[in-house]
Amino acid sequence: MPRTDKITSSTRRRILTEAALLFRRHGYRGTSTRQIAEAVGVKQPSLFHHFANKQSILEELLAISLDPSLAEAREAVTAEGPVARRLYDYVLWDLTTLHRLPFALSGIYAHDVLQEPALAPWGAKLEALYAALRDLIGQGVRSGEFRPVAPGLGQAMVAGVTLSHIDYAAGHTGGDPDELGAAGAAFILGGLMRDPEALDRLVADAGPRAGAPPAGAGPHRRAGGDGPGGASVPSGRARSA
Amino acid sequence: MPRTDKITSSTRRRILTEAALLFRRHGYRGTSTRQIAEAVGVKQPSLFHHFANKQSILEELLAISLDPSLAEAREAVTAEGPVARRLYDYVLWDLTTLHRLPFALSGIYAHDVLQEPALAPWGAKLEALYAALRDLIGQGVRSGEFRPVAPGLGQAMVAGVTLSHIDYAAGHTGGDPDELGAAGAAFILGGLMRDPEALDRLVADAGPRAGAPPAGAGPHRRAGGDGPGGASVPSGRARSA
DNA sequence: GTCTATAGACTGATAGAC
DNA sequence: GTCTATCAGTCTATAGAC
Repeated sequence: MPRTDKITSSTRRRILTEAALLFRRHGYRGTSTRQIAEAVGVKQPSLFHHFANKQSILEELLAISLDPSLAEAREAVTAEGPVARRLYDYVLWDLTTLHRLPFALSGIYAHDVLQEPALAPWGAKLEALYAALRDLIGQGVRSGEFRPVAPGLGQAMVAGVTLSHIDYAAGHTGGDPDELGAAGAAFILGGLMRDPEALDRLVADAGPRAGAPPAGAGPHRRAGGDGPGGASVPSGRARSA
Repeated sequence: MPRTDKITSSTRRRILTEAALLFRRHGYRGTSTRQIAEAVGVKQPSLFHHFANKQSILEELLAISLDPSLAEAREAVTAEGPVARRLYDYVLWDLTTLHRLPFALSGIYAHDVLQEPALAPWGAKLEALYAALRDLIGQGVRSGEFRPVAPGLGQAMVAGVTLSHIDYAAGHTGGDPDELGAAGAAFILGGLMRDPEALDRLVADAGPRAGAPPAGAGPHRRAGGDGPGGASVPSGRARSA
């Protein structure tokens, strides 16, 4: 079954793009269907030929971004290896992927929107993603890799950083997804991990950065030598397991 | 001129409390004045005896939380000492203070709400707070205390963690403000700092603020990156654009 | 200080011509 | 697939009695 119908209509695609931008700027509830229609260049009732209702626009944007993240997070919970490694890989993958999406998503993850009863299934999916993060953080605290922190608080902070990234991306086009993702992953793991040198090793193994031959498990931090600008990571990696 | 009128009426206070809770749950725009009135136990038009309009309720909540934070952040920018110390102290103070406030504030810092033209002055204040954070982060990157990161991205992540805290607090009453604040400050500085041992020292010295360091505490390098030179760490790897 | 009643504007969505 | 016209519901805020 071809699942390409979603993108057949160019108008449909434009609705998604413009709606995402408006949701970011004015919020989901603060954006009227008339505003969306005007941005697309049609009259308001024409929207309802492409989407059943306003909520369907939001739901399609949610499906694009949330479903893959949830699957990846769940995989990280049960995968093998140190939890710091698994969480780092997940966050790096998640942020890099989000930074590559062609939609401004920061308006659709507002806490209040996903709590609307009509969006309960999506709220449940986000809650499942958060539960996976709490699980990972709890693992790390128990194993001693992470500093002690309430898993719920750690999860909230990780989610906060993720949301800050999708908002930052929408306001700063042209950034390198790999670089942004690496910065976010380093921030989060640095915030959680007890041993910072172990973080350096995580980063070093994540992908060869230009001009910085890894000094192995060196005694001191590898004075990171990413050259000006260009440091790009081949996007092949990222998936654990 | 007594300025105590703000709290004289118990009803006025209850409006603030209930409105904050509803703003968190349904968002500012998703909360109707009828809902607020019902939560308070009066009819909708009675609200307008205590507040000129719905927006005034939001503005009073903003004033309570945003004004002090902005003042403190600006002070941190120009204060003396290592920037890691100043940022740590600011974040610790900010989070602890926010956790002590008797209002659920996470609904009023949604990006879209503060972008409303009618709230432009408050949007400008928040932007000024963010500018101070960018300044601090830039200082830390240049001095070598922080890992290289685009100041705008670092600021976004710090703000994201802060927002996650006020949301966490609203959902988990009874937590110790000092403990939560310390966890958040450690997370943020751990995410930013290059040398984790220096973070341990920050946390250990957290109590006395600016000027009364315990005498025998730090035999290690104490005056590291302070001063205009920023001579502490090799200053290579400037970040591109 | 709270109430009833209501104004005035905007909302999402539908009907039906082309 | 887009349009015009329009409905029915909801919103904030005001007027004025008590």
